[in-house]
Amino acid sequence: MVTKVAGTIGARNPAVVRARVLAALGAIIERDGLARLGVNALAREAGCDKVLIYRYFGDLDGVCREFAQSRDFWWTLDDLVQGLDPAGLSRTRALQVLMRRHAAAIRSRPTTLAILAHELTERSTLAIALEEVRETRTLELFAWIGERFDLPAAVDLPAVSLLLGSAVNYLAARGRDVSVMGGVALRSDADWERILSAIDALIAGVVPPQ
Amino acid sequence: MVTKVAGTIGARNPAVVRARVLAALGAIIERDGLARLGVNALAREAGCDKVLIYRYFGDLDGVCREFAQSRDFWWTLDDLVQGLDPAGLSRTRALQVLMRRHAAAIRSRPTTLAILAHELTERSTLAIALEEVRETRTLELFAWIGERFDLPAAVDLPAVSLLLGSAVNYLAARGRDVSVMGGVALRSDADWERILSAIDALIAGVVPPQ
DNA sequence: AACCTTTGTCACCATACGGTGACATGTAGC
DNA sequence: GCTACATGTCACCGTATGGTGACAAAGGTT
Repeated sequence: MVTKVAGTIGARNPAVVRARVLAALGAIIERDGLARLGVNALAREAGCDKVLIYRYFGDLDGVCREFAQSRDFWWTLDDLVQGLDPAGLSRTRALQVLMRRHAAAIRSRPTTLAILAHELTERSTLAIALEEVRETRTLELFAWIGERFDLPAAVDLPAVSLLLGSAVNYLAARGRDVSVMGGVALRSDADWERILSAIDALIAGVVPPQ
Repeated sequence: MVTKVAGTIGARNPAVVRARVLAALGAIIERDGLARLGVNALAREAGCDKVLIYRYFGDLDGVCREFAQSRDFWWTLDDLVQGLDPAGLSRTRALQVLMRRHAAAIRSRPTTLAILAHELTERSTLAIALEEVRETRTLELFAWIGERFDLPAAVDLPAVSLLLGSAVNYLAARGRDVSVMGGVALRSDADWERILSAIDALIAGVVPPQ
């Protein structure tokens, strides 16, 4: 009897520990990046013994898999097209709005930005999860656009989207720790307005209002 | 006398060892990426004792500094504008050609691609070196363009360049280990022609021939 | 009460890392 | 010849990592 020495954090409740581990994973990714993620660091952050991680999740990859399922790394189609009336918008304006919403959605997800940054270096579990959701959502969006607007055959929509989307992803990830690039600031929303305006112009140039 | 046991690689020639270390650094970066770079790995790759690295370069960072000076991570202005006749080209075509040359120059430099990928994660010595040369060369190029073409005031050239350049950098880095993205292939030069054509169209849309 | 399972803790292993001190070896100057 | 120095080799330290086995406490079941 007696003792009850150690300050058990989970108080014999595995669900609490699991939740803490998952939360800690997010915290580490956002603060230090995926490169500094490890079982030891994760256990430290979660305030639990690393043995529990192995017991509950198998290994670090198991934690990542579960983490990926518990979060939405990407916008949904509804996020992007919500309240958007195809009849009241020119196709040009519609594409511009979609691109702006994409940028806003990405920039507001620090975890996603960290994964985007890391996937250029290593093909981790989280990178693969992000890749999958991104591909499916992108296809959904393309389908949605294709059903509502007809685009000039001359414009290669996938290629243009890939280009502008890549630029947004790259600059959003880069803007986390660099404030200015090529004479263009990346930090504040006001800075981003300049970039988004340029995107507007590029879209307007390549797909004129019908 | 006698013995001459160990297979001394540098044969008492520090210059040889130094050169081998620098070459090994490039090899590791291109093959494994900056994340897997370390003193031990570097010594292994160079086939020398790691003590020599500390003696000759101070530390790993010293090797990187010297490596950065010994290589050109970026195009020079001359690389890009060589043989380009401002009088014979529309401003549209000129910008398109410059962008294509930029892409070709980046894609042909595996070390640069590895650093570009890594700088999203960590601000390493090599990333800083790359950043500096990139900024200065970009300014040079902007000046060159400004002296020879007049651009519509409506178009924000820095922002547009940043956007398209970022996309090219991102896709080039990404194309190293992923073959298709958003339905667009990234591997071969033929795949890239599709991307470059889209860039042509975007440029043509935003800055019409004078 | 006695038992069994779950939960949490601790000690330990092998490995790799960055970094340093001590020593053997060859070469140049005198 | 001898000394002095630059060069190369090896052994070692402290620390961190991923991973595992053994054990103490708490509950529930019978």
